[in-house]
Amino acid sequence: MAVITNARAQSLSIGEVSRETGVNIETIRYYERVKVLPPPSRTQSGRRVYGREDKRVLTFIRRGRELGFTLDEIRALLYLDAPGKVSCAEVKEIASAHLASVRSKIIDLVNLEGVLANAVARCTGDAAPACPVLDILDCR
Amino acid sequence: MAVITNARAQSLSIGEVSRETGVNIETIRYYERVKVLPPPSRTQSGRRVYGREDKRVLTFIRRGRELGFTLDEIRALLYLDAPGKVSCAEVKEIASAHLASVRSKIIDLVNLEGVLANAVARCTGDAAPACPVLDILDCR
DNA sequence: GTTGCATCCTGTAGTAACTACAGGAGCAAG
DNA sequence: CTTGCTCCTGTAGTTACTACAGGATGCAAC
Repeated sequence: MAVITNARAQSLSIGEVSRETGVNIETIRYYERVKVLPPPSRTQSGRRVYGREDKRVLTFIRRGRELGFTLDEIRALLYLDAPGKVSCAEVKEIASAHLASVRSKIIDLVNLEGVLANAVARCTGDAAPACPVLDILDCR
Repeated sequence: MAVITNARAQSLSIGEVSRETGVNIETIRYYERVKVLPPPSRTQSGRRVYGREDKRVLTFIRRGRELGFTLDEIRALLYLDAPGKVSCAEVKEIASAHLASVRSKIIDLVNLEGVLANAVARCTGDAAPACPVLDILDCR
């Protein structure tokens, strides 16, 4: 019965899904182990078989990681999305918190960049008695 | 002979040097284990005793970490500084490489911030059928 | 039908830079 | 002499992977 549907629901080996999603094979197995990716079905000999939905989830995870979400956050996002469509407000909360932490990281890095750029600019590259780069690190 | 000098070279317990440098006790022992901080002298009962120079090095490490240098980079900086004052050019090289990586991290984060801020702004917080936050993560 | 290679499996250990115990000993004050 | 603080070593946990080791399977060519 479900034969035609099954035929359309492409089945991929771990190597194939890895190539198609850009997620490393070892990483896919790791995601399964830490329960961010549900365990796929298996062939009789025990090889993993992935379908369309697995690929979608894996791509979701990859995008999330690229955007700097932790696996915990991604898990939360996935499970919010899954059972009964919990609430968009919760999604917004996770994303807002993440946005705030990104912004504070940017501020830190920009400060840091100023300090470093200044020291490097003042550095002659000669063996001067006082190196400006070492100076900013040194206790004062 | 060196009695007067020793008297001036204050000796601190690990707890004291921790308080004065702001580096956690466990972290100090860790730095010793991974050879970024030289092993200090000990009391007869085996407790670590730190001097003025140790404190200076520890502060250097802390500043370096705050500025995002890795322990490997800091070790290099310390050893460049130490044996025969190698060359300021090498210091400049390490710092410049680090500056470049800081700049590229800033660019990544600013991009990310734009994407996230946009999604969060478009999110109503209601249980909408299509959540803009989940959409940017989802495969398209 | 077997040889050979690619791919897959599990399980463990390594990475960076710590942090957090467990279990024991030293030390100073009351 | 007991209480409580600090210290000691050594090991294991954290995050998000990556890298094996050692073995099984699948498939194609000869």
